[in-house]
Amino acid sequence: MTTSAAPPPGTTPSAFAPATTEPELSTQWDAKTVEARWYQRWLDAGIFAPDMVAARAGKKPYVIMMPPPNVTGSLHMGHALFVTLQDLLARKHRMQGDPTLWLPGVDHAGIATQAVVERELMRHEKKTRHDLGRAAFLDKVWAWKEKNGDRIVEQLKAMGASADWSRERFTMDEQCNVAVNEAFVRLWQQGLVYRGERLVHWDPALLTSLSDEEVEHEEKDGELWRFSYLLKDDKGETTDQEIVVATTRPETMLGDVAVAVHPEDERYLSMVGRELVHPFFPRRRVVVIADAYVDRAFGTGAVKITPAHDPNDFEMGQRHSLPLINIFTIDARVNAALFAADAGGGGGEFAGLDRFEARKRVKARLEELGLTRGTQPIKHNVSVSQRSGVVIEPMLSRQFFVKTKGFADEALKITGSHGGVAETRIIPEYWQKTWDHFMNNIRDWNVSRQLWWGHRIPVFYDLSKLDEVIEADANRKGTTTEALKAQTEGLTGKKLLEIALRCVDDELVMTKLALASTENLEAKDPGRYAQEEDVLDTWFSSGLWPFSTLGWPNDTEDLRLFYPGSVLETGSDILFFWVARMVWFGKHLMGKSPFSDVFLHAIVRDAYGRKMSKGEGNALDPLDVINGTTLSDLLQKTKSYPIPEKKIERVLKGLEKEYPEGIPAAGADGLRFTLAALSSQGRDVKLSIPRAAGYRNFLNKIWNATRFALMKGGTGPVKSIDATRSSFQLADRFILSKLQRTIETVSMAIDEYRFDAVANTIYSFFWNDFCDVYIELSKTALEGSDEAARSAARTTLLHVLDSSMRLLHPLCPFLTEELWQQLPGRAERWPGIAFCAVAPWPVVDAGLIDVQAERELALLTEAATLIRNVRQEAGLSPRKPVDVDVVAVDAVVVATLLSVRDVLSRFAVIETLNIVSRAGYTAPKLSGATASGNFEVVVHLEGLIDPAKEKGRMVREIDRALRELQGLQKRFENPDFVAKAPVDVVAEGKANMLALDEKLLRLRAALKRLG
RNA sequence: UGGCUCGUAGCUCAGUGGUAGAGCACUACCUUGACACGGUAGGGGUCGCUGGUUCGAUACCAGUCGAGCCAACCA
Repeated sequence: MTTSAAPPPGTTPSAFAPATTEPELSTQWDAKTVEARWYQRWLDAGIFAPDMVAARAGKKPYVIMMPPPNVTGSLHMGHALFVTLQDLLARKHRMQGDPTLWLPGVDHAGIATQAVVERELMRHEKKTRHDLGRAAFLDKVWAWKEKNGDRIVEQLKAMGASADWSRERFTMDEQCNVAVNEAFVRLWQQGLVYRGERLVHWDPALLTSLSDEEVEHEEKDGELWRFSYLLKDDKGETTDQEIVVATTRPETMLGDVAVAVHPEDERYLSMVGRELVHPFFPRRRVVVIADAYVDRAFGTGAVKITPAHDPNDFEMGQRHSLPLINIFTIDARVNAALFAADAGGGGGEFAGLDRFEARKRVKARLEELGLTRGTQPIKHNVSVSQRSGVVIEPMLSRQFFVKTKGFADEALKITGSHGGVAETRIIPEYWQKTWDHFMNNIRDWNVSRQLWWGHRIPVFYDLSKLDEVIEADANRKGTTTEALKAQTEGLTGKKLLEIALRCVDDELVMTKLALASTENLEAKDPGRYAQEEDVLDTWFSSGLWPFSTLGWPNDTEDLRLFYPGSVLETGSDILFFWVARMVWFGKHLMGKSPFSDVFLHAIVRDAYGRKMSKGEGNALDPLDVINGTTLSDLLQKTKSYPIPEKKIERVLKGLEKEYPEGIPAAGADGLRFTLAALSSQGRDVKLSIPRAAGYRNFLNKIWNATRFALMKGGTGPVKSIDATRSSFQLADRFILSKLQRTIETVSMAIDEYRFDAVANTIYSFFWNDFCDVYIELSKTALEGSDEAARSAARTTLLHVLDSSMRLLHPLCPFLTEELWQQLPGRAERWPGIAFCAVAPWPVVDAGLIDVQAERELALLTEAATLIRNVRQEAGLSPRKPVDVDVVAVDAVVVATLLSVRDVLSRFAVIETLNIVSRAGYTAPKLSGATASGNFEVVVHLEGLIDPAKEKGRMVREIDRALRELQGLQKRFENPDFVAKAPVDVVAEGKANMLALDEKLLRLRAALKRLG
């Protein structure tokens, strides 16, 4: 492409110097200006869309579905990590020429979004959603979504995400709605959906049920509190006999209908079957039952049973046909109706009390009645809503469930857990076990949510059948039901439906009253049909993501080309929420698992390994790492987080200590590089800011290395590698060889999801091999008079930079694009290719691998290091040239070093360099010396050093070599070692020993010379 | 209670059946014409502990201690 295009708004023209004129790179890389420059250009060029021509021609596409972030959320470290990794994969494959689709989108996040909007509504208008009504409230949510929905997308773009935004989807857009309805109706027709009255996890703050996965368990200190029930005699009179129960939730005794004991527990055997006196509800029947579930050793061995508010009690209630007494309203207050229905007793005083308040009052009242029997502290798990943080109340309610057994069995097969070839691989592998465990213990999925924001369940109740169903239900039960009563009182339509849905048998409702339909029957015939009020769990629509986004249920080209996908990359924390659902639905509705690989990245934690959480005050905002921030801004921001009072002081102190200088700007590229470097498999990502600063420095190093090439690399046309091959010097051969190894390692590391290896390999190649060694050596050639050597260095510099930029591009797209564009000869080298982002992925040129060059260069750097060592230990200025004798152990080493004599002289700042063989060599009187197995280095130091100091250094070095030698000797003393160890290991040991011998010999001689 | 992961340099982490590496931090010297967000050299670890397998274990096995995560019906 030409570089004469006008710079995009917001950038300075000087930053847009055409590559053909004098480069104008500043001495420091500035992420902000570089990163502002490229994204829009990539978008305008349309390079993020898959190559449809290739795809249609049958080239295997590479497809990643982006995990859709919450529409009203903002960028957090988890997003930063997934963008980094997925973008890396997508960009690499795009460069490889695969038709690459990275499909982005956002999720409506039912509960989270509704909760936010409800909170706003309360804060600004002091209204609840019920004050507004469903339609008006939903308008508010949509408005909120429109206002805040783009923020996260903008942030993803700022991170460099090369997703195909032309295919962006929202889980509640029309296409996804169609898919959701279609999927639900199909499941319904296949008998995989049922309606049931179950004990569900109820969130009393958000007023909805939750799935098993949305509940977390926290260990808390509680008390095991005891009280007694008095037994009745056979005439129903109260006796003074009692049975003591232990409970952590005394308030639930308001719903007690039994006390259970173990059937073989002799203490209670005589009491089984007898009735008990409920202190507040004298007319309620409470019996002693025997059930093997009871643990005789725990508590008193007698358990109070509240079937409507405890999952175990519920099951026991089913086994013993106990009644269910719901004692709470939906916001977990004691239901006043309880007392009306069970008239004649006390207890009205509890009506309307919050459950925790009720606990106190129940305890106090039982105390007054003389029924308390002591207490003991206990550690127990409390179920907490992941959404609101409120303690879950197990509540009886009617919900739609999806049968999961069949899905789970398929899911086990797909990952190869039932033997056979896995259709989908889970990486890292150890997650497989967790997957199996989950699938083997799965319970049916509660898909109803008592929310308004979401996909309204496409179930319609036929009002014309209502009367018939209510009567049939009453007949079946042989009693007058609530619904029948309402009916005779003249209630009709939706009002009557509401009551009927509470009491009519689910089976009747499912077969006679309800039907699932993709068509909105209520809209079509509102007189006859009423749609179910509840919405579907968010994960229902997310589960369809891999194909709803491609147009399913329609038979679209996208669907044919891009399903199933290649890899699903996401956080391990949503393996079950999301990945499992997608696998279930993908297999069931599409016949194929939606992806061949599942890569689970670790959770980003703070530098101490704690989960990043705003409530803990340790959540780092990715934008602060990208743009940098001052300490005071950081403190200010943290103060706005919901941190408990007592913690805030400590948290702020910690930040002051941690980031006294604030956070330096690492840029999106810097953050990406850091996250990749830290994300090794099987470990959490502990984000360390000093490390991010270190990688930021690395990117600056790249910037300056390129600057060097542009400034000192010479001018004129750039020759190809092939045209230059014959004039390559040792250094050229060395770096080109190392480059091939780097290309190979990096390519492999990406394919194996070893992102830390990707970053570290490039890092050490570029900094250690290219900058520290090659660039330094190239200076001799570039400044020298040998035209061929100069031209070779130019070719090599630019070739290595060009390859390095392409190699690093998937990880640091902005920086590499910027620099790649500046490289001379780019247009000739890559005709028709406008961006690094679409330049070919580097491939290994085996012809450039040069073991000899690597070995020879190692000799050179070894010599240089030894010389510098002596010089520095002697306290000489690094710039002061010295006279050096290198006494080589054999002729090969002599020849090698002679061939790089000039380079070595410059590298080690040498005035006169003598490279000789040992024969006939006599060392000068006063010299500093050191040695390796290959040569001795003698630095002439007459009048320059303190012999005593030099002697000390030598003694230390001899010591070290001696210790190493002794270790080796010990191994060889063991006859088994020589006999059993592999030959190459033995040979290597022998060679090392010889080298150490040689080294020691030289060092001792040198020491002797010093006197 | 069960399962999983992790204990390696001051910190954050790689690593391999053959006697340990990186980055940051530290010490000394260097404002050298790519880069002080830099250069050169250096110091620093009995690889959590105890056994076992092996010629050889930081690595494999068992146990143990510690940290964390996940899943759980002991009220």
